[in-house]
Amino acid sequence: GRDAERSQAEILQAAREEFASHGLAGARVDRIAERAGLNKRLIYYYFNSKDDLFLAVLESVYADIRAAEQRLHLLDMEPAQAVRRLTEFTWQYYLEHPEFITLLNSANLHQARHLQRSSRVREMNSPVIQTLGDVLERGRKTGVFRGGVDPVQLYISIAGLAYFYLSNNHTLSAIFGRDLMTPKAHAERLSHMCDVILGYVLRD
Amino acid sequence: GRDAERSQAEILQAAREEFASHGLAGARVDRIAERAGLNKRLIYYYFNSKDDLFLAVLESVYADIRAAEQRLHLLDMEPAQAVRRLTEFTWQYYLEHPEFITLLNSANLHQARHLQRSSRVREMNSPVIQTLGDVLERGRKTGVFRGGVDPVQLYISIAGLAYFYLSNNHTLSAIFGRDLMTPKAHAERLSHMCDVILGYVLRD
DNA sequence: CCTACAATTCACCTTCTGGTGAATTAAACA
DNA sequence: TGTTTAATTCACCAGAAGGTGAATTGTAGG
Repeated sequence: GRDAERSQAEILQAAREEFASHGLAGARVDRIAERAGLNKRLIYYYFNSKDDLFLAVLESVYADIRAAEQRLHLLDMEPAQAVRRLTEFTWQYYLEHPEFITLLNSANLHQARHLQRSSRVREMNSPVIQTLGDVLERGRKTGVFRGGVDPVQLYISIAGLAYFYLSNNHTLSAIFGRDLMTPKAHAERLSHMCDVILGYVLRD
Repeated sequence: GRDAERSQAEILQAAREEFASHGLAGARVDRIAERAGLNKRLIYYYFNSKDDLFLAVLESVYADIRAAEQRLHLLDMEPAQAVRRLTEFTWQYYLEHPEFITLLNSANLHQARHLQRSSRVREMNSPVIQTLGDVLERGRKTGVFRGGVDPVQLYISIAGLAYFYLSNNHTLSAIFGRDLMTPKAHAERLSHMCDVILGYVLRD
């Protein structure tokens, strides 16, 4: 039967896949319609333009990761455990959601002009930073963490260690002649990341 | 006057800029010709196709960074100094060559299929890894570095800490409501990176 | 100076692509 | 059951975009 909400959700999902695998410019509206099993005209009916659709995809992707971050309950853990958990989570989330990476790359190629137009995303203003700040402060007070750690820097570092490895795995694998996507390689990477990050925050 | 080599170099340079700012799919061959101040037909005369031109750009960009890495002479330095130098260099190189970042993103969006076709790039098989391995080994022997550090992991981490910050600076700035591209922010980032990386290799 | 060939220009084609006006169909409601 | 309105389909367009055949022009060497 007919269902406006379902159709919109299906378009959004198809667009997410298409934009993720081809980028904004490489994505084809016809292909999105085909993937969604819906008429192309509906895309314009519901989302107005290719650019607006891209923005809608970015918003939904951000909403997803922010929701997942909330479910971590870092405030209920011991500081060191919380930082480790965030590192593991970030790694695993990027691993399980490769579309997140390519979509973010596309957004940045276009200098995030889509996001700037979006009040929704700016409001999602990462509560994870606030949380991480609390964790760091708690750790410092109990003496297990060093002081003076900027939660934004740390967050970017955790993300960067995972992101670069996964985003550039194709070129890296080609250049180092070493498959970075085996389960063993993944385990080694995560272990290395935890060493680096925890080594940093724990030091006094 | 007429000059085949100059024309090719100019096409390559124009293509580098165009691909860097719009990605592979977003780049326009007509625009590359215009930027180069040459007739479009020459692009096909010298480079055969848009895809082949993209590959040529990637090869030249890789050649550039590898050459710059060679000029570091890490083997002539004390281990800790060498790791710090590599970190600073990586940061500064990415900062001064933003096109390197977007081009690499494009290459990876296309799963590096261009690079796989290129024996030239595979042969450039990063001697920096070999060098970094030597540095780590030397540091371990003199007791300043911890053991068991994988040079590939470390290289990826150094690159990742710089790359993610710069590649995603637009989205990050939008979301954190904080300008990451001021000179002060840059200095803080580099300082943080050195803390993280040296803290890791120097430990116990 | 002329010739041969490389460098460059010109005009053009085909296909693709984002986008749209208008017709049509299903469902909710009176 | 008829009517209204939202959901969906259909046919189509204008411009863009990668690519090419053939003509032309500059220049190096004989």
